[in-house]
Amino acid sequence: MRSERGQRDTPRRRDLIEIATDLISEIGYEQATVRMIADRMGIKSGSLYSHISSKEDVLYKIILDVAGDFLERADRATEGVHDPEERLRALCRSHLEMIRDRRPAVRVYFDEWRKLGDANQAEVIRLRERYEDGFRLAIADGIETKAFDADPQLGARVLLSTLNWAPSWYVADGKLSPREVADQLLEVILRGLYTRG
Amino acid sequence: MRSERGQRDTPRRRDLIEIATDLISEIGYEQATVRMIADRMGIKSGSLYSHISSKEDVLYKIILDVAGDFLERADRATEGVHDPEERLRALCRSHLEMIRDRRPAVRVYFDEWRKLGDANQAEVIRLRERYEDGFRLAIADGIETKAFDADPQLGARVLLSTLNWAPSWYVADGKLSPREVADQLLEVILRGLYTRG
DNA sequence: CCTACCGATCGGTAGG
DNA sequence: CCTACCGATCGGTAGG
Repeated sequence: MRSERGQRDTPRRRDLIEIATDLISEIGYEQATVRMIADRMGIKSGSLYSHISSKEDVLYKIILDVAGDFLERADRATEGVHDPEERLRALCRSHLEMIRDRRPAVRVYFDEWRKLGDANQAEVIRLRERYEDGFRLAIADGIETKAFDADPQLGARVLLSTLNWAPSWYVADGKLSPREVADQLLEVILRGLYTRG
Repeated sequence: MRSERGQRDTPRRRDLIEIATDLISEIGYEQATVRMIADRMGIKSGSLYSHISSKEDVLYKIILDVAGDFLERADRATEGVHDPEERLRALCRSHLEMIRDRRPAVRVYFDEWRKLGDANQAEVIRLRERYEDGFRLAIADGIETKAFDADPQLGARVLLSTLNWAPSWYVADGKLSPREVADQLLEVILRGLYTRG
């Protein structure tokens, strides 16, 4: 039993999280050992534990933070936007902006959330459900007030699948902005949701 | 250096692969130890190595087999089908049938292919590219001969993302057959690809 | 933040 | 297919 500072948010702890995020996104959670993280920080592995309480705590912190950021940005992007189609557009843009801005953390989130313990995993799932509900609600809304015609579950499934898979195909290389990609994507998907003719 | 039978296809080796597939799909590749696999076979861990040459060989065998099955089934399903829309329909059905018939192996394929060594990984990527090209070609074909209007890359991206994400949402619970789900999915996506009106 | 270490467990091998 | 091990490495701790 040592100092309990492992839980507080210090600059050095933030360094650690950032370094761990990059490393885990590169080689995976199990392959990323505490010794490698310590090496990149220029300290010994035992010294890590004055900043963290366990390896899983690092993973949890990374994932919780990025899942929360997805939600916050989505809330901010849709604030005051009431048209369902415009809400979807804002949500898609925000999602792609997250991938552009925080790619390594987003990869860790999508690739490694299953490795969390049951309790932590449940909390992460809760956050993801809340996030995805924003999309589902906008689509359901569009079916009521606009000319959307598809099964709302099906439409949400197509859109969310494409976005969840986006880290595999969206490279923010400067050629296409999140805005442009989101608009192109929605052009196809929304057209599919509208009643024909 | 012992017997080289580890590479041949014996009934006992098939047992091993099947048991490993289930275990890895349940808890992940690193968490699935050779001792657990041996336990489920009712033998000691050292004895595994008369059937296999390494743990990665097991993973490679699983993934190569399922990736090949995706391709074979796709070829069979589209044999003699020339209409692009019908080809897409056949490909989607075939894909969902794979998930229904071989869910654990499919999960291992999608979740764990990154853990293969570079050479094995390259071979798997080659197979996946060939598989996805079938979809891309059908969509490009549809743009030439039918009324598809979208960017072919974008259309393929939406369709393939939805299918690649399908292990997360498609539960073959008997309520909806692969055929029905594929048709519903394509109704939305194809409508999105057609020129409006 | 370091030294020095722990118990556990890993994939894999030798020799039968 | 088993016994009996191996060297390596893991996450984590005690005590300073």
